Amino acid sequence: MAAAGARAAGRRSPASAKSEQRIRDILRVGREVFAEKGYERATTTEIAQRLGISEATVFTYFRGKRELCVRVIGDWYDEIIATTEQGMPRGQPLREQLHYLVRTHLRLFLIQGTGLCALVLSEGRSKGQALGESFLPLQRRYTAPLMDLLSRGQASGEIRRDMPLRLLRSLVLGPMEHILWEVVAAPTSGRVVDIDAAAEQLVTLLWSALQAPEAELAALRRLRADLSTALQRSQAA
Amino acid sequence: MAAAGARAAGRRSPASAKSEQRIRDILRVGREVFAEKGYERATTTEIAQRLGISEATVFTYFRGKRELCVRVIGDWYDEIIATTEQGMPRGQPLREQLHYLVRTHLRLFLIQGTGLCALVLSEGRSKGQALGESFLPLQRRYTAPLMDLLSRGQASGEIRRDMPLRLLRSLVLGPMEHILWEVVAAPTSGRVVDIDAAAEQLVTLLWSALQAPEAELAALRRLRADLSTALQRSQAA
Amino acid sequence: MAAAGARAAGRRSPASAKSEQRIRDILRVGREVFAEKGYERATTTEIAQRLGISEATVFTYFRGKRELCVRVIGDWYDEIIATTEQGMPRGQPLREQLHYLVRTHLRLFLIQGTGLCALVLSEGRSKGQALGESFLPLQRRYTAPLMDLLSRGQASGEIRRDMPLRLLRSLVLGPMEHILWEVVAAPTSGRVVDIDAAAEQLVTLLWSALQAPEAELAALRRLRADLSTALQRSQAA
Amino acid sequence: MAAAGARAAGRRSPASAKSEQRIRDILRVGREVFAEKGYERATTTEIAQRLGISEATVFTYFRGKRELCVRVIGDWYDEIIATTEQGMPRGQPLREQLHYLVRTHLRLFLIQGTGLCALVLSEGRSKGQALGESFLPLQRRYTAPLMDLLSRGQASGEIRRDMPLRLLRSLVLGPMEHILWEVVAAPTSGRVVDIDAAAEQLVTLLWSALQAPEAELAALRRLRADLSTALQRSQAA
DNA sequence: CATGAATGAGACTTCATTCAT
DNA sequence: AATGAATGAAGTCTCATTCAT
Repeated sequence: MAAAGARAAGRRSPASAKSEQRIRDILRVGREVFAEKGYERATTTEIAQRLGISEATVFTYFRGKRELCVRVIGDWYDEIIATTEQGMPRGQPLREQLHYLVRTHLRLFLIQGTGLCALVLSEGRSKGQALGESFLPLQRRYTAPLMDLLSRGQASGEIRRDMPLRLLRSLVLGPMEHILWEVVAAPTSGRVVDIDAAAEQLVTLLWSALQAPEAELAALRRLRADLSTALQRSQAA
Repeated sequence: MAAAGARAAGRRSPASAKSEQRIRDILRVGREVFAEKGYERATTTEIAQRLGISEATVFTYFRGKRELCVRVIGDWYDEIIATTEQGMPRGQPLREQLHYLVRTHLRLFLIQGTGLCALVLSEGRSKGQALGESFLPLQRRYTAPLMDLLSRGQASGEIRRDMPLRLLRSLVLGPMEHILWEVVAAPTSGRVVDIDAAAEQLVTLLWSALQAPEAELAALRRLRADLSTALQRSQAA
Repeated sequence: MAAAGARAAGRRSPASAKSEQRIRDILRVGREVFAEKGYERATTTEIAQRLGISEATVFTYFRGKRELCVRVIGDWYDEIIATTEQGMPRGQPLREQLHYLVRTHLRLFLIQGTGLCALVLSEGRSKGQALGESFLPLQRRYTAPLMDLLSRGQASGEIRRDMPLRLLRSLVLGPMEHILWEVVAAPTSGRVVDIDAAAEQLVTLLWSALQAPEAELAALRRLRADLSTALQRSQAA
Repeated sequence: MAAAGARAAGRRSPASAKSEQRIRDILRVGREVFAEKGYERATTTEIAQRLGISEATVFTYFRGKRELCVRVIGDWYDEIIATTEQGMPRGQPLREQLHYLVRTHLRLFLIQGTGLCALVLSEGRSKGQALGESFLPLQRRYTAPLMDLLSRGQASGEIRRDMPLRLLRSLVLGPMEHILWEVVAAPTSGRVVDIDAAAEQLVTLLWSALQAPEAELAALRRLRADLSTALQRSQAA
């Protein structure tokens, strides 16, 4: 979304109403096609055909297939980031914030982003050549709310400090992506997944892992240990 | 490896030693190329060139690019499955078995599978046409040890029963894949990840989440209560 | 410039001041672009962009790319012809007039015409279709001063009569073009050519070739003979 | 010619008889088309069509249009250089050697090279992008015999030493190219040029310009000058 | 008049695949 | 069995040019 018009291609950029509509159309259909087919199997021909326009028109608004795809992914990131940041329940307890993040992401991805998620994951690596590393900043902004949440949790003692942030992030994002893959890849997805329930359950699991080993638990363990020692001493006597 | 030969292309029959060697060569190099480039960007030309053979020869042994790729992925699955099942420390505690699985997978993927992992993940979908759904059985066999472990844990009460197995599986596999993507995608992130340390930490986190949540805590509380009662009785006497 | 307006595109009639300015702008920038890129690699898009106008506007004033290019070349010829004819030192000795022609052409070409020179030379042929043979008359007018000079020289006996005019013309124009190519093609050949010096030297060479071969020599020999006779007579006295 | 097969493109280069024939065919037709149309207007499609083969076949043997064109030009240079060097009448007087060079070049160019000459001249400049500077070495070898001749002439005193070699080279090559252009460009070249006669005449002209100002002529000029001085003194007295 | 918008035509190039030898 | 050779099909991209507003 964001700087959509500004990054537009080619000749001029008065960004008239018509031209903006075209750009939006192409981005919309481009998103569909890229999501369905992946970068390589998507063709500019198909994008044009679905819109009922000439292929040349696509190239009037975007310098090339790659740029179009970059825009598609960029816009998608922008949307997710904006939506996420906007609804974040900052006042509420940390666990609730985590719940919000997990639920929101699962929903956003499943609504339309599922193919795009794949797109980013498979083409984002690249190094090969396609789709340069232009997404690193976006990726960072995208994970920022989660990273921030984890940091604050560590600072307040609610989240364990004995693990690197990166690992905690993988612990949260990994299962989410995995769940999404299952949903997408499942050819006989007879049963439609209940996203909200899954989010609920996942957060419960994650929170167990993230929490600082609790004070009470620690105290009780010490008690048991002491007791055990005392018993042994007593028996030895 | 394992069942590699068994599923061999059923074209010619004699399966001479020479033939088999050729097939193995093509599969080996095919794996390299597919792993490096992904399905679409890999070319039969390159595979032939790296082997110093004619492109046509590749087609003598494999019906086409797709079939070759399917075989490459299949063999890779076979290898991983075999290796994993073979080393599984069945006698040891559940946590140790989980540790083994996590460590083994991270290692196997990082050694050579990182590109193949991407290959499977990104091409595995594609209801379009490429790389059909022939991998579902493999995928099932591949996650079988983990699923089995989780089942046993639930049966023994060591692992919480209030979560569906699928979710627990995602909880374990998701972070592993996420960590691998980070490693692969990282623009030569100076610091090389210490796989074994990461496995260790990840298992610690996972185990917190997997354990039956209140079991230990409840046991300890009962202990404290009993103790308290005993004390009071003793003092009353 | 000169007859530029006269041959203007005969589309609209009023030829308002504004119109004429537009036409001149497009011709000016068109000349730049064609000179820099050659006919094929020049694009109407670039011409429009450099002027900050719409591509369509170019087509409002010129029937197409080809016509524009023809006009550009035509105007350039007009300029050169006008400039050349205007400064011609008609009163002075023939050799001086030749010097003027050589010097003037080298200068004109190098100032801006170098690319145009190439343009004419390479596109001038192309019986194919681009840039028709409309330039023959111009070409003739362009070489007219030189041809005239050579004719007069032959008439007066200063220039040898035993060679066809065409050949003499090639003898003069050829080296000039060759020198220009060297300058243009030179991969930024450190040393900038001193045009005036080159003209000087070239004329010296050319004049040796153009002069009636034995004229001077014969004259001098007769002088020596006369002198010798006179001396002998004087001594005899 | 020369290293034809070696520089070939793409996959392998066993240089079988068939493959070599194909390469030669493509080069032959490519030369035709490039010569007729110039680099930009020539199309790989047309080259393939004239040969009755698929366009893809062209790309089997040459990496691309550019490479093909480079090879075409390179081979042409090779031919000219070889032919020229081979027939050079080294034992004979300098003037005869010059005559040979002029005659040979005019002939070679007119036989088939005329379009290629244009090709080299127009695309050789480039800097723009097409057809890199790969021809500088060839260009040097191509003018080497002439440069050598001029050097030897200067050393022996037969050719004037008061002019830079570059200029002398332009004096020789320039008219030749100009004559060729005339022949090629002339749309109504009713009269076919008599190459041998033209060469004869051109050499006569050039030789007058190149020769060192002759000893006798110099002496006579000094005499005339002395005389003139003496006369003036005598009259002043 | 000026232009924004659209496009038809065609260029170069890639690649999996076939087939005769 | 191996391969040299050839190619159909498709893809991305460029550009001069048209036309309604």
